[in-house]
Amino acid sequence: MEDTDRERSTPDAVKAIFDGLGWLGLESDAPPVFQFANAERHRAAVQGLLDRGRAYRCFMTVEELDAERAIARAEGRAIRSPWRDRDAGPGDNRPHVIRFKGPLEGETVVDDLVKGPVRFHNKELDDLVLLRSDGAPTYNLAVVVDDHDMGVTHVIRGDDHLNNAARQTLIYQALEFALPAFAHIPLIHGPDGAKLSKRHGAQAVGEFADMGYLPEAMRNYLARLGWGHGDDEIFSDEQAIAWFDVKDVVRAPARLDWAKLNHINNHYIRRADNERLASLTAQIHVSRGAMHNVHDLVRLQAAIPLVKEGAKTLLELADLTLFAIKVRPLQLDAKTEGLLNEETRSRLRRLTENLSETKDWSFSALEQQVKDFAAAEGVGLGKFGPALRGVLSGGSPAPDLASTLAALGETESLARLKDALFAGH
RNA sequence: GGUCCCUUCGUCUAUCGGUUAGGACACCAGAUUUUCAAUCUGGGAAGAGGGGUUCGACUCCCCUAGGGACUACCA
Repeated sequence: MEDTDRERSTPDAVKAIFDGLGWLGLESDAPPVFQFANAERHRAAVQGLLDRGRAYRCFMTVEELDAERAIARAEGRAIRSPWRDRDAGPGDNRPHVIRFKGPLEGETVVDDLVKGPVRFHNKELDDLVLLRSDGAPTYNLAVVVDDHDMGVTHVIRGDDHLNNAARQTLIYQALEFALPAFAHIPLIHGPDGAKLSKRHGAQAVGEFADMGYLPEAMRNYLARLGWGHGDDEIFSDEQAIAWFDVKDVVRAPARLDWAKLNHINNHYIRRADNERLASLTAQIHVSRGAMHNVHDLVRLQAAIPLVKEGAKTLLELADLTLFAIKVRPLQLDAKTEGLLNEETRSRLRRLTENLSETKDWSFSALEQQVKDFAAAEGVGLGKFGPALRGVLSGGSPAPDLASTLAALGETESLARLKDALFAGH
């Protein structure tokens, strides 16, 4: 894969790209800082072009260029420099750029692996700058020379480069380099159909991490965007690699759909290792100030398997596990306070006493015990369940009652109950 | 403006001339229900428009419309 931001990108931006790719699990062999592979090679290539009359020196000033551009655009044609056929003579050392001398007739065909053959009229292709007035090579020259020198056989990149492919093909031919295979894949658009900026794409990758998406979920979702393998929706990296063929890449740009991303992410959260989820979720709790000791994962880890089925992102997983990591005494929410009338209070006190004598604090035992208690009280679960949950969780969502008790553990559960039901009495 | 690309349910896609146009997400209804969810069952939903080619077109060709990219001494 080609990174085309090789010159303009700041070191920070480049680092962000690589951080993003690293998070995604898509490491690159390329060094994290781009430099022109070999400036001499670029200049030599241009000199060769100059010698063979396939490039020329252009002395147009910026003002002249702007004027010419305006005229060319008004006339609906590509820009042409008057220096194209005017030799300035070796003595002229005014600042100038080196432009490619493109053919005026015929057509250039880019045999794209995704789009098929794409034809361009040569007269529409302007004489692009090869070397700037300070001698620095431009992107279009640099990619051709670098890719050739590096033995690149396949150029797979975004659709936005399809036009460049024609210009680059011309340079390849003028340099007598073997043409690589081109494949231009569609861009990904935002949910509204507007484009998702390439420049900020890598930064966005980091944002997906912050939004609580798992890298393997992103990989699966992204792979499915603009490519399909029958009805397969969920697949492993290995399967994707085995199945992939550029020919199956869809031609049209796809829109990012958060709902589906969430669904895929939920799938991978369900399958993720609990310890890993606990550690990731703990980081979120800490960053929110809800947790101070990252290593105190016992209750968090107990809670995760109980709620992860309902979590679409790690952020949601944090919300769903908040009940487990709360620090006593819990602040009860208004709804719970409202539920705690005298009748309910005394009922929950009786339950607390029951639970205090329990020997078996396992889920199944607790489930039976809560059931038996309801029966003994002659009421349904609805009569005290919500209040019990509120007291145990402080109003945060929590799993079913027995699970919540089990996840909190005997000591914490009883302490929370006593805090709410016996304090001040 | 010019050049080029694209167009199947709301979204991602399957179909590679003959299908009741399939799946997934989302949505709607129902079931379940001690919170939030999850889960189960059922349902609605598409070939942009117009011309051709063909016995037959979502599939091939042309036009129109719409969307997008490019149009720098940026990449």
